Amino acid sequence: MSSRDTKLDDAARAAWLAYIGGMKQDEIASIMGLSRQSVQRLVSQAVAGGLVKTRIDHPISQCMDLARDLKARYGLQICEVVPQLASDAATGTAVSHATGHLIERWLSKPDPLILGIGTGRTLRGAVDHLPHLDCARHKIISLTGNISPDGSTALYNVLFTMAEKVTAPTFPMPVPVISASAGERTALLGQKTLATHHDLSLHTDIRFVGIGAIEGDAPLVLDGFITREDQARLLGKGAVGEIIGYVFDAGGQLIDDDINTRVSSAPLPASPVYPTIAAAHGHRKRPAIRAALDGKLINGLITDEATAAALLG
Amino acid sequence: MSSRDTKLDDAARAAWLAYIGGMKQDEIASIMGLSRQSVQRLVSQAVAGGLVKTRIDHPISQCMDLARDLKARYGLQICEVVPQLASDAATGTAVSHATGHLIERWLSKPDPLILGIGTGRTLRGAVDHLPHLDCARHKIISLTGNISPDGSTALYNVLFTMAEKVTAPTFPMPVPVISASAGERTALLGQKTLATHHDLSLHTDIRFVGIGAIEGDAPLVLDGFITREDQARLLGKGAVGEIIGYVFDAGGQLIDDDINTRVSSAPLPASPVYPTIAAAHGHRKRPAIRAALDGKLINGLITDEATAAALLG
DNA sequence: CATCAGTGCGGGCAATTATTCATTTGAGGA
DNA sequence: TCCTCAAATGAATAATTGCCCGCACTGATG
Repeated sequence: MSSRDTKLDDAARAAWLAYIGGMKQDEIASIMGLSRQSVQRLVSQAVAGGLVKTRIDHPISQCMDLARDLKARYGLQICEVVPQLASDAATGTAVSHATGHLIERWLSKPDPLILGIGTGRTLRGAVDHLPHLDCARHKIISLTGNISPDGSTALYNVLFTMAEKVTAPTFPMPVPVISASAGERTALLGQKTLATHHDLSLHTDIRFVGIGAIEGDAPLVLDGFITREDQARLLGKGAVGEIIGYVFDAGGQLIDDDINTRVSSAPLPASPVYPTIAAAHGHRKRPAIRAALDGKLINGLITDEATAAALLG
Repeated sequence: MSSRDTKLDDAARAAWLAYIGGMKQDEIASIMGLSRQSVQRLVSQAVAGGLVKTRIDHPISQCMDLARDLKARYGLQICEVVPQLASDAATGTAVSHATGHLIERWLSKPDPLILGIGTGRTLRGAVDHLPHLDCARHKIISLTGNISPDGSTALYNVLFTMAEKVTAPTFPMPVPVISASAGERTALLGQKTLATHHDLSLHTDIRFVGIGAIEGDAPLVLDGFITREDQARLLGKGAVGEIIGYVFDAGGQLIDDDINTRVSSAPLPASPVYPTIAAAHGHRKRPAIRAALDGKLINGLITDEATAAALLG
């Protein structure tokens, strides 16, 4: 029986008394005939030696494991994983809920912020969960245009919904989500009334965006921003996803296509310094999310358990 | 999603961050957007709700579980269970080791003690593990006679071995372990020189004893204290074990037999107030140990894992 | 509309645990 | 035998956690 063994035995014994027995180090010391300090050392050695295994017996636990791993794998600043619920819809609600919470937390900060907000059903749901807040110190800007091709207000532009909840100066982009041509886009964005918006968009402190798939019933198609022909062409060029209208391939690189020159959204830099948080879930969006992560278009993610697991797998 | 659910979720989340993430409550508070106190409450709720499971990944852990259960089951003051080792002999050594440690701990106490010591191979091994100690303040008395039937010193009387290690007044019983008759026993114990011993034996602060089986190669037979005929008779009366020579049945009651009136040992009361600690292990001794526990002849036990498990099973 | 029990919150303090540091101890080597 | 060095020890101190208490808010009730 080597001395190291007896040492480990004692460490395990002390740890048992401390964690399982729920005793104070003083008590353990008197039982084991040691000083309190020695007991402290033993317990800490047991912990350091990996003898003490703790786990949290709750579904959340696995989510947090996934979040931690995603953070490490993709160098994320922020990551939240919500538990898988019965239905896909319920899970989506949970993602929205979590996103709402996170937005609320940022809006609750005392220092003035410029918050950029994208589009999408998930974000819209998130904003629905917001309470009414007085945030006059912050500025909230839309990262996308808010005009549909038919001239109506874009359905899933979230800024207006947000303005109903949050008392803060808001800055929409009164231009088409996707202009008819690159030239028109340039002209529209040159409007004087958009100068402030442009300045603010370059200095966002935090951005919340959605991620859209390109294949199938892509939001861009459903909402009439691009045609099925556009979609087919983009898919042919390897497009897998889009964020605030910018279409990217599986590597997270923007596709070289007409669409990306006509999008009126704020610039979408890779590896932004400020948090750019995507809220997205669902089987169909996985390639898009993975691409956005790989291309470092986002550095924060709120998603569901299954998606998180898939992204790590 | 009920409020209790979100509460538990948050509790689990906080507990995860605290235990798995290894974060301080302050950090968790800032991450979750709560006060430190709230985090403390959440963590404590998670613990109270049984969400936090801790285990010690070391063989000792199971031993301590068994010791705890034995204590509860038999109302023991002291219980120690040592891990099962490769061989039975090694396990015996471990039991002796543990017993030695415990004796040492008692001898290290500053207040004067009267320590009673029994016999047996296990105890002998325990004393072998003792370091040299200066214990002039204590008194150590033998609980059994030290004379073999052939007039020699009884082999496994532990007192003399102990005296070599420990500087303390020792009080042997210079009488046969088992006298020829009840009358002889009375006469011998009436010797004036034994008066001090007798007084001390009534006021022991702590006793260490062995437990012997009666069937098979019982120590009493091996050492020549009783004959095979005695053994057969005792077995016929339901004897299962002995402590310092007193023979008892499966219920821990002393057998009504000649032998128990001829034993010169100190009295062996049931339910003693002072700790009476038995060191015993091995498959063959189990019925004896169980009986001693049931009859409350002992209130402390040092044994091995397998024996402990069997006693609980 | 006032009242009131119930609940949760955060401040402040007490208890507990972790860390640092000077000193001692003990093993091994000259 | 003495010396050296590393490990271990316990006192002092810092950091962290746990707990009590008053206060504010909420929702039910008269």
